[in-house]
Amino acid sequence: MAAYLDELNPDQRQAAAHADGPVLVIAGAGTGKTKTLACRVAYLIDKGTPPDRILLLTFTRRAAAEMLTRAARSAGTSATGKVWGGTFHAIANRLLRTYGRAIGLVPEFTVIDQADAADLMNLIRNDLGLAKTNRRFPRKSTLVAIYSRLVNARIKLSALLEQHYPWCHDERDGIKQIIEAYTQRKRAQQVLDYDDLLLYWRALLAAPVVGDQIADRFAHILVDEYQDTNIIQAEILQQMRCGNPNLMVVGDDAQSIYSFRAATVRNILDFPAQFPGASIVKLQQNYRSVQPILAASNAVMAQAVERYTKDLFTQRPGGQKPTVITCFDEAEQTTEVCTRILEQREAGIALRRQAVLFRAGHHSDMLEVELTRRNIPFVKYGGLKFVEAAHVKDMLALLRLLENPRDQIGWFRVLQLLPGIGPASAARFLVAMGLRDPAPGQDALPSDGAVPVSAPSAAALLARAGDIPPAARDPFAALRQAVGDCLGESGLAGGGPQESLSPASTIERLRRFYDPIVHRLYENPVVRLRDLEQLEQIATRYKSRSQFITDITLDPPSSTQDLAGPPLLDEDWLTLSTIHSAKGMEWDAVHILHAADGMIPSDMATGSQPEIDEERRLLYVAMTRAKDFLYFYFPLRYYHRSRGQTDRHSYAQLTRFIPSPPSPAAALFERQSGPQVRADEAAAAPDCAAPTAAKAVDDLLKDLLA
DNA sequence: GGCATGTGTATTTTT
DNA sequence: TACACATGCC
Repeated sequence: MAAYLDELNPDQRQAAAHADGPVLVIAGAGTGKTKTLACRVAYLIDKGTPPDRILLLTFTRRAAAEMLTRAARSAGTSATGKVWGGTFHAIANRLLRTYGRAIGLVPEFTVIDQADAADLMNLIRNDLGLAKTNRRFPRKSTLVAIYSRLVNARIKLSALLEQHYPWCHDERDGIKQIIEAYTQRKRAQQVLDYDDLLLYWRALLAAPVVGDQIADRFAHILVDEYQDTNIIQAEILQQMRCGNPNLMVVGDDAQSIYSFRAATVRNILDFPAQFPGASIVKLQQNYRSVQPILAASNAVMAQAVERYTKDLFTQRPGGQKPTVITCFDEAEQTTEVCTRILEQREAGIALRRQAVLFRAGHHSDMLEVELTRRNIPFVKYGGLKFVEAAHVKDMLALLRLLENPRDQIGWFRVLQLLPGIGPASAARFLVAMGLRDPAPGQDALPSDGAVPVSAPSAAALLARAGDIPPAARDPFAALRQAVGDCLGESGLAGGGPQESLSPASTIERLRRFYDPIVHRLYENPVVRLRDLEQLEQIATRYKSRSQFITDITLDPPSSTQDLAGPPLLDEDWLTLSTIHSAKGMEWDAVHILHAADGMIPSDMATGSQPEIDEERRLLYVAMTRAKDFLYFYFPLRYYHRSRGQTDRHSYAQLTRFIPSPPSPAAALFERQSGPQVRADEAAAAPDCAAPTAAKAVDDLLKDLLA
């Protein structure tokens, strides 16, 4: 037997060395799932499966990279580099670039993110005149959310609105119209949103010849985090394995935390029914956490209304109970967490082996300020992202246009950067460039599914844009020049195309064009320009412009660290992360902020029992990241933001998921208070007051009854 | 039609 | 707080 299989426990080995056929691996938190999957890949290659016939679908690119690195180490080969690894979306992109023509996609299609999708929705809403008439019409981001859930959950619009967006139900017709136009326009523009990547992959599989070709391409399919996949993804897997039974899915129903993305735990529960003949392997030995942490985590899950059976056990002896620290307010929470982090570092746990986790991106705002003040280095995952900043979006829109000149969302954004050009002029230009019919809402390119013929380049299109407002003339010329330079078309028309610039040089060239615009339009231009230098830095790793744009859209830099590049080896830094982004990670010490009702569970998610259960699983995920030490911080007071410096505040309750004293499970948690809370308690009415009062009442009664 | 200014508001999680 | 939307001036 191969040496790496010896390092696995019997269950893990059974999974890694499974023969053919479908397998469901139920892998509880910390049960060595990554290791098992990595060994599985190594095993398959050892047994003669060509690496490029293995498909490894993961939740993030980081997860795929880690597994393949580990597989390479186990198998002692670098051939794992040829394994197709990545997210569903990234793999869809890769397949569609190659085979997309079969279903009407040109290979230069561009991928838009949620914000771009929202902008397109907005354009359509205006074109259809739906923005004006109704005051309560859903916002653009809501429209995107509705559309996304509609296709990912495969649920009828009416039912969807009733269930999740009851206040939008009256606008059903308008929403329907917008979604139809949205679909049509994307197709005419050869633009795909995130959901389209999945929809088109599915469509590709249903296409006559190509479908079988793709399904036959892979001998083994492995899927990680299966509890967080949705119906479309399950359908894709069904079709991917026609004639090929070798599918392994790995997941944990107790860690399902993406229902807002239409993920459904049914996928994992129904797997045996959907894939007849499936074997089931359960990994239940936890190698991560000490017993008290595991016991507390299990207790949190035990209260779930709907729960699934699993018995996690650990052989890690000793360890201390998780500690709940009651704080006076958020400020005290901040100092308390800093204190404990530094204490732990003194005790030998480097910052790198500690993490601070929270429900929402902004929950760490105050902490970030304090860490900066104290010179404690950190990186933050999740929350607001680099690519959501206006200036980065501007630059990416420019890049997309070079790639796909039909992209109207890009044009609409870029044209309005020029002085004197607003929405109306931009729309006029689109007509002049032949991208859009004069009648509002109609795109000029075919939308019937036929593969469009090649479109003129962005530079050629700019040459067609009729009359230009005087104020915009020079900037417009500058844009033309910049675009021409990037495409290698700046020579006079008719001259053969020269080399187009590399991704990094392209950004460098566009930055020169963009520099005055940033100064004119935005605050702190210097900071923003520095961001674009960072973007250029990232681009140096790429040879292909298309690859760069797609990567940055599908896998945006999610932390400050990603932007700064690999840190120096001897550097030590703390991790801050949303709980969602902490999936699959582990640290020696974990600090959970805002363990208060209203934060976890979020006030936005207490409407129904399933929502509350998901919040509970979220807390469970956070807790099970910890190996040795786990701390909850619970601020008693939350101040309301209002004008003036009022100190109006309300009192919070400890999160309902942590058991309180009447329950025996409360004993699984240690309780402490911050200094201000202790001072308060000491200053409060002394304990003798109650007996004294009682005595007075008793005396009175005694007197009356006498 | 563009743009600056003012007012109101809603506020999670991510590919 | 930051963003979306309304208003009023050039």
